[in-house]
Amino acid sequence: MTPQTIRVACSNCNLRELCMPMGLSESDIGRLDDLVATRRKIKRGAALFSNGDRFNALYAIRTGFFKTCVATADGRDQVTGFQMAGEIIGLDGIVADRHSCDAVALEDAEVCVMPYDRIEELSREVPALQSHVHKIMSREIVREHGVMLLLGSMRAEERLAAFLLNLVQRLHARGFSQSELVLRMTREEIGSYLGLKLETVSRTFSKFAEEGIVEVKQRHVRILDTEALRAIVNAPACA
Amino acid sequence: MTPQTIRVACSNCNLRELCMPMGLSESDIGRLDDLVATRRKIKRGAALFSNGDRFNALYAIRTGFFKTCVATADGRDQVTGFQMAGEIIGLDGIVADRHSCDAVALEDAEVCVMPYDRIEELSREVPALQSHVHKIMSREIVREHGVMLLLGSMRAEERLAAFLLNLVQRLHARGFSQSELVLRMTREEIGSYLGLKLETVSRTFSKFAEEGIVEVKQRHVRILDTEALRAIVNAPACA
DNA sequence: CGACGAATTGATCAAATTCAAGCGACGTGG
DNA sequence: CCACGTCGCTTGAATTTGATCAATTCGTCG
Repeated sequence: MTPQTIRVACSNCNLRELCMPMGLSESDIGRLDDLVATRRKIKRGAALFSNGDRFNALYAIRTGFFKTCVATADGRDQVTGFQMAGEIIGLDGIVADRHSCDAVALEDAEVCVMPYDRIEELSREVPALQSHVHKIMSREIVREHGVMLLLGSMRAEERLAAFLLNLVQRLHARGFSQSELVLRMTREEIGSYLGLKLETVSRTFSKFAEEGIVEVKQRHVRILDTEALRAIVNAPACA
Repeated sequence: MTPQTIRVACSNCNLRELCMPMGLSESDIGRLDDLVATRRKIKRGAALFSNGDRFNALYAIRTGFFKTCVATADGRDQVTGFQMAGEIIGLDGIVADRHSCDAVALEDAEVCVMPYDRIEELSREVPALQSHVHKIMSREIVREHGVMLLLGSMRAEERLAAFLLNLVQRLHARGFSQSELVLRMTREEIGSYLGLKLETVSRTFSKFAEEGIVEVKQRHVRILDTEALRAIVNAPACA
């Protein structure tokens, strides 16, 4: 099997359960294979798409790790999310036919390119796909509600605890450890996502480490006390 | 024409251009009329839906003003948005078949109830509707990106300025003044949305008033210097 | 091995929160 | 129609949190 003959097919992709609808008939699954036009590799630090780019496809992440961010006129920017294998990015582009944020690979990555017109066409014919697309968008809306809650009403420790729990939970769903993780992003990027400065992120990591909740060695994090993190997130303000 | 005979029809609704797709054929418009099953009145302070409620419809606001909010386990809550006539609420419910936030009327309101299964069905047959639904969801995602930027990287004055500009712009699109508005929400609700305490909101209003940027009398706000507000939003941190 | 980017840590500072008091508008019931 | 009570808003003073400025240290990669 030479590279040329590799069939780009959802039907035998091990990530299918993450990005595709479940419980399809055999024939529908076959049709879904046509959704993915090509794959695309993105080098670490490169953008999959940028603010202002014409929108024409959604992307399913096969491997690698992304951040998405928006920027103000005056140069400040805000990380709006971190995305990993099996997640879909590009939804921001639908409304105005142009992307309104940047998607940057935090490590070498590969995505499945799903041309949007094909998604619309196919989801008219396959109700399960239609429903799935709606759910993906709704999920993103709900996720962002959670981030708003975090940014609007949590203190630094709560934000970082919530961030770690969320990351490790998503990694666990992909077969990784529940207690150990390697951060793909810098302190500054974490800070941007959490509405904190990088120094605050670093200090809060150190504080957690002192308290024996985590072990931190640069980007390697081992969670020693998940319950403590949960307690921090749900704490009624006072510790 | 007795009340019973009032036809609930999008085709002769003056808000149509806000909540329905444009450029439809006559026959498609006729089909869209079937989308709205009923209308529903909500008293000020009452919930259109609440966290945990079964999801079965999206709602187009006909009259009135809503807030949506999410809550933490420990009682804090976060306003995730304010919605006015012509806007669609309920998208959060699609992903899990249950609503994950509360929608509360800030004044007596009326909504068009659009059963979700009918939306899915009809949007399979009317591409313009399908596209419109996708755009509405994408727009909400992009709006929330903006809120994340606001919450994550703006100071109090910038947040309030951005909030006022956004409100007045949306009101203007509905035929209201560009410079005068009546707030439908309390300082506390504004604060929750902006990630600030009500005292900070009040102080910031006072500051703007002192500087001659706005005139504030309780919930009546008159914007005297729109450019100053814009400058505050785009200010590179230092004033 | 050296250099650069990333992370940690300390000291100081500013912004927003908290606590507290008082005012004003509005609605209800006498 | 007015008195009263409630809720929302404003303003002040003290406190807290996280930001800023600055100096090292750590790691990785030419």
